[in-house]
Amino acid sequence: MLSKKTKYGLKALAFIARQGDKTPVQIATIADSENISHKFLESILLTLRKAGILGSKKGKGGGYYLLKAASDIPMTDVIRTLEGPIAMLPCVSLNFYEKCDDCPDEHACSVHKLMIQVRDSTLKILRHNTLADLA
Amino acid sequence: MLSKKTKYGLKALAFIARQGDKTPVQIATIADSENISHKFLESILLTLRKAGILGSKKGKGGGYYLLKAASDIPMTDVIRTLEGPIAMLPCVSLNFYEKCDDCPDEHACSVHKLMIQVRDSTLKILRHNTLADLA
DNA sequence: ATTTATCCTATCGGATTACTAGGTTATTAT
DNA sequence: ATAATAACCTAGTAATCCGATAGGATAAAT
Repeated sequence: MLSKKTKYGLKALAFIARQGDKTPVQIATIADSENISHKFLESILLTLRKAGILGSKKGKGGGYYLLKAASDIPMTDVIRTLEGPIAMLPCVSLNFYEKCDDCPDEHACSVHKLMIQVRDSTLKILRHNTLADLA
Repeated sequence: MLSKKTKYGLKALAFIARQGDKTPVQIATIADSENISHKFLESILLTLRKAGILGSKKGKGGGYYLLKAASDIPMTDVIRTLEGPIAMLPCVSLNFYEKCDDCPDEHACSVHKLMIQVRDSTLKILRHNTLADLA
């Protein structure tokens, strides 16, 4: 299950991408349109900015804007930034790998094999879909 | 991410399925072989029994056994029992559907559409794979 | 009657989640 | 300059969930 943080982040990015031009969109505008708590959204957009997905501008007329074309931002990037691993188990995660305490031999683990299948099919979709598809 | 409960449950079921015959397997045997806390595993197997996946027998020579052929137990059943929804968002879950507070129109939501794709590809794999494949 | 092994309820510390508070800094308009 | 605007940043917090444990009750075999 995705956290609300991730879900809100995706909706906010889609909102920004839908504006098309590079004029900054304010937190308040997105929060109002998408029914997201202003303060919570603030922290989410900050995370996306620090991850290099969004740029920002302070002061009047400020806000957030995309740093790249929407079609160059795959869903994998966004979800990994906000949610962390895409895989169902740490031991099959490409970007957040962790060994299982209980597994002596990973390759002998049948659950491992199944979760690799799930991971690959999910990755296929999330890599193929970009922010442009979302917007 | 799957909880340890689900992961342990899957490993335990695979262990039981691997025995082949219908002789009950004890918690202690599984816990030792798979490096799972005895008490924690106990509560997991209880859940699987109450869900109609496992049967049990008390007293000496007792333990847990499969109620159906391993090839008749799809991964979807097990994961839904232990983990709950398979979908990444409640609003795209088939068995645990919940409406989003923030979404006025579900069909207009772009995140929704993406998550349906992910759900379907995951379901395809988890429906096709049975406990027999895991074991 | 004793041993074995599941059944069941309750609890618990720690981590995570979804927010909220409140002040700081940078930019623009007057 | 000064005031207004809007992002920046750190901290905290209530509620929930997770992983695990405790300890007795029940049922079956010896």
